[in-house]
This record gives sequence, C-alpha cells and structure tokens, in this order.
Amino acid sequence: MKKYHCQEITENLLNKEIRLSGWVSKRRDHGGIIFVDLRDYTGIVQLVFNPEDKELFLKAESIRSEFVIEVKGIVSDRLEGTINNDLITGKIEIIVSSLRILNKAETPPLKINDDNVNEDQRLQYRYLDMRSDKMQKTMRFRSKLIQVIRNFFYSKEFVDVETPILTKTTPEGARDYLVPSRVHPKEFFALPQSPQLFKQTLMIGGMDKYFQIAKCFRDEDLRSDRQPEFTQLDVELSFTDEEEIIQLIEELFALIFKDVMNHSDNLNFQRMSFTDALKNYGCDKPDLRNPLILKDIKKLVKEVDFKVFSDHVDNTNSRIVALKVPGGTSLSRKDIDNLTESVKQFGSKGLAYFKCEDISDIENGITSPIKKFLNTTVIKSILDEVTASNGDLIFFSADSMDIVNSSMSALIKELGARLNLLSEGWKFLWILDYPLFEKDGEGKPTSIHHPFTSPMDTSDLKEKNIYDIPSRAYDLILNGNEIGGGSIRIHSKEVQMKIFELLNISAEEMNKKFGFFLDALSFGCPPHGGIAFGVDRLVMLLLGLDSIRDTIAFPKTQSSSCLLTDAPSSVDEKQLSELSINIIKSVK
RNA sequence: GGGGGUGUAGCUCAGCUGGUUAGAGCGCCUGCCUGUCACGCAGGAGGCCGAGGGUUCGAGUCCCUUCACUCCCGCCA
Repeated sequence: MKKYHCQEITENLLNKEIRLSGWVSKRRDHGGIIFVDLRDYTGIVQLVFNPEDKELFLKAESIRSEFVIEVKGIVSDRLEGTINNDLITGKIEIIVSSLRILNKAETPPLKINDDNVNEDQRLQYRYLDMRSDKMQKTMRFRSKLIQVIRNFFYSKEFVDVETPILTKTTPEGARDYLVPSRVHPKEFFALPQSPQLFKQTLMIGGMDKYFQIAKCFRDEDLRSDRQPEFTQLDVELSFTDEEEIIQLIEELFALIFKDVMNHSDNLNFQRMSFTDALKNYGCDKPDLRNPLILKDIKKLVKEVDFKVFSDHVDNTNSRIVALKVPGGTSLSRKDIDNLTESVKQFGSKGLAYFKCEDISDIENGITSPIKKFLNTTVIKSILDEVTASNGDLIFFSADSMDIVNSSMSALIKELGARLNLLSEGWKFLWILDYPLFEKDGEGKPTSIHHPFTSPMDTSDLKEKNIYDIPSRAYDLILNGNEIGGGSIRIHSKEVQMKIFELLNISAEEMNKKFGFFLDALSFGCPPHGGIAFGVDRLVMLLLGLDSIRDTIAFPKTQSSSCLLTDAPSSVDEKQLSELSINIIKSVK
C-alpha cells in the first residue's frame, strides 16, 4: 500500500484505502467518536475513529499529543456541514480501520506551532520546535537555496573543494577558536574564520573555478545576525576581474529569485562608491528602499557662533550634516527625545532639529531649540540645501566623522522603519572603490577588507598616503544588509609582502604565520579574485526573519552556548592531561 | 568590557504604594459526551515567585550579589 503525506490526501483519493503516518497534533474525544488531527511536515489531515471496532476505539482513546502513529483507512467525503475550509484537506477525512502506536510521547513542554513561546524553550526542545510549520518551511527553504546555488556553480564548471576545519591560527581578524593538539603538546589548531588562504592556494594549484558551502568560526560576541559558527558560500576564480565576478553573482541571484523565491521580475542591481555611500548615508551598507539622505552643511554654518557647530567647522576629521525627514513634524517631543537617546549609544551628544511649519516665514514658521544661534540667511541656506517643504523635520548632527556617520545612519534606519518610509521590493547594491586601509582603534592601519585584497594600482603603495590607496574590494548589499563581499586578490609575493609591511607585520611574523602562502605565491600564482556570502544571513533576509538563529537547525544562544546539548561543558582531568592542559584556578 | 529589557504553575502572562491562603488563559489528569476541528460540560492536580544574601514585625514586591535568556554599543581582517 502506497504511503502518503498528509497534504497529499485530496478528493482524488476518495474511497481509496491509504496508509499514513505522523504525529498526533490534536485528539478531540467526543465519547462516541474520536477525531485526531494527524500531522507531518506537509500539514494536517483529520482521522475519524468510530466506536464499532471496540479494540481500535480503545486504542484511539489512549493516544495523546505527539504520539507517533501509523493508520490505515478509507479516504471519505466529509458529511454535509462538517467541511473545514481552513484546512487544505478539510473536505475529506480518513475513516480509520487500523491504528499502530509507533511511539508514545510525554506531554510536550511547548505546543507545536505556537508562535508565542520564548526562544530559550524553543532552543532547549529544538526537536519539538522543528516540527512547526515555520521551522519546517525555513529549513526546507534553506536546503532548496543551497541546492540551487550548488547546481548553478556546477553548471558553470566550478569545482566544489572541501578545505580543512583544523587549520592554523591567523594574527589578524577575529579571535580564533583553538583546538589543542594531543600529538603536539603546547600547540594548537585554529578553526577557520574563512577558507580565504586555502581558496587562494587552490587557485595557485590550478583549480581555476572553486566554490564551497563552508563552515566558518569566529570567537566574537553574538548578535541577532551573528553566530560563532556560520555558513559561507565561498567562491574564487582565476584570470578574472571585478566585472566578471559581479556578472556571475548577479546571474546567481537572478536564478535564486526565480527558482527559490518564485520572483519573476528582473532584479535591480545598483552600484555606488564607498565614498558616496558614507557621504549620503553614513555607512557602507545603505538601504536604498529608504529615501532619507544626509547633506553636509559645514560650509553653510562656518560663521555660526554656536559651539556645537563651531567646534567642528575647522576640524577636517569632523562632519556637520542635516537630515531632512519628510513629514517629520508629526514626531512628538517625546519621539525626538527617544531618538536623541538612541543616538547617544553611538557617542553622539544630541540631536538638534528644525520643525518646518511654514518655510516661507522663517521668523515664525521654523521652530528650533537652536534657532537663536542662527541668522535668517543661514537658516534659509540650510532649507535650500535640503530642499525643505512644509511639514518636514530637519535633524542636525555635528561631531567626529565616525560618530556622525554611525549615529546618523542608525537614525536613518530608525526613522525609515518608524515612519514607514521604505519602498517595497528588493534593492541590491554593489559598494565599490573601498580604500585598502583604515585606522583601527589605536590609530594604526588595518585592512578594510582583508590583507590579501589587491590595491587598485600597485604603484599607489609607494606614492599615496596609506589611507588614500584604493582597493579592488566590493561588497553586495541587499536592503541595507551586507550579504557578501570579496575582492581581486594580490597575486604577487612582493606586493603581498609590501602590504604586510604596511600593516606593521614583521618579516619574522610574516614568515611564521604566512610563510607557506608567500612561498606559494612565488610559484606561478594566477591573477584571481572571489567573493563570499553569509548563507544564514541570506536565508534570514529572504524569508524576512528577525534572527539568524531561526535559519540554523541548532544555533547558539547569545552567550555562545547550546541549550539543547548544554555545550560547552567541562571535561575530565584525563582528557586535559592527554592534551597537556592545566586549568588556571580562578582567583575569585 | 559597557548600557537596556525579561525571569512568578508544563507554556504564555497578571500580581498596585511591602500586609492573610500567589492568580488567569492555555495545557495536563479524571468523569460525561457520536460530527468536532480553539469541541463542549463537571471536577481535580500542579508554585522554593531564577539562585544567594540583606533591610523589615512581615518580601513575589525594596536593596546588594549572582545566574540564565534577549536587544544594542564595543568587538566581528
């Protein structure tokens, strides 16, 4: 007898005897008749137990929620008036002739498909949570996405190569997860932060088109969109350039949207320079659905005798911006106070603003706590600069470049969401022309992308100011989220050593940490480049989920533990001594 | 490392300015019920109020410490 899934039972099977198995979603016992909703991943179908068969009926009385059962029965029309239009299978039911209880179940601690359960409960009982429609849909979507991605790259003759999980620690970047070596006491493997050096080494090895769905590990603090272990789609090609990679990836996303998202319209990919992104949006991942943009007004306020502005007028590392919010006068004083409070976490000291009630009457039509510092000419020039209309609110921020950018980009995001300013749809954006280096917290140069990124022109390395050297890096942004990034790489040993040198990595350290790679570069490395995408984050975005955890079967909590298995856990002394490890006794 | 939020029954939550015996809905158990699908009706069980300490005649409620979960800043080449 053929086996079916619940949702496959339709009128086509009327009067046929079928076999079905699944979980008991609900039992409704009317004394003389028992209904059971049987559930599998496809959905629900109603079973009917009639009292004529006493043994069968008795057994049906004993079943409870989440029992695993197998039934045989006849697919029947529902009686007049008992059709349930809320169920796809609501026109039929199964009159059960035999029941096997394959397994009992304790009363579950959470209800399947109850979307109002706390996440720690869901993670502790992930196997129950996973029975829900939502998790089933997400995990199957993810699988389909990966299938489409793999097929795309196979069809283009890319080679899928697995790279090591036990590898070498790297000096830059995130904290490594370390694995002690038993065979080599006092030495450690590191889990890969990404397969970067391996994929470049594959290029040197003549694997001219490579891709991998790769697990990556970074021991840093978590966020709703960051897990310590995550999945990357990793891609690398030899003899390539930016344009070929961009075309390849746009083609991939066209396929993903067609086959996985059932999205028929053409996708819209725009491009923007890193400089323009920072200038207009204060960040390198603007959401193009959001119409709000920043306007620099330093020139307009240079004569203004107002300390908040004048402190920054002559500082080249400072920015003074205006942000016009159309219809923003609807924000209450309390709303504005809350927004002011929320930008403070980025180091901003406050938010000044104009309320534009009547822009033709600057005397009375513009209200602002800072109006007394500004003359009519300055106010007028600001209104012109942002092309203000009646009903607009204009926020001002003056501070160091970093603080203005981070606080105002957050404000743009917040206002866009709160005032419903976002347009519909999917906005892809390539960010190009990144500089090679930026200053780190200690004022030292650090790679914006990573130290294997090629400069646009190698002669710049000698001639230009280190922070003005353009790189060949690119990022792909989708609706304000970074989904991937890559670069054309350095393929010359000399250039690579020069970059390390600029990063203050000593010859000795270079040799110790990257010696193998520098050697490899010297044996005929083809020009190459690539890109990597965060698969978990992509699934989250495409499905509109709030957290990356919902896209991962067994995710970690914010403190990097697994509530299902209770990992991490302490280990036996014996295990430790085999690894030559002593636990430092905590002073506390 | 820092800031915010949450923690009370199996689950989701209420519990005011400290005051008798800590509540609700759902779930669970028992009984009744032949057309329900949020089944219904009757009855019942279930709590170390996250943990530890303190203030008080008295603490779920106030104070301190700590743990867990969560959002954010730092961090994430």
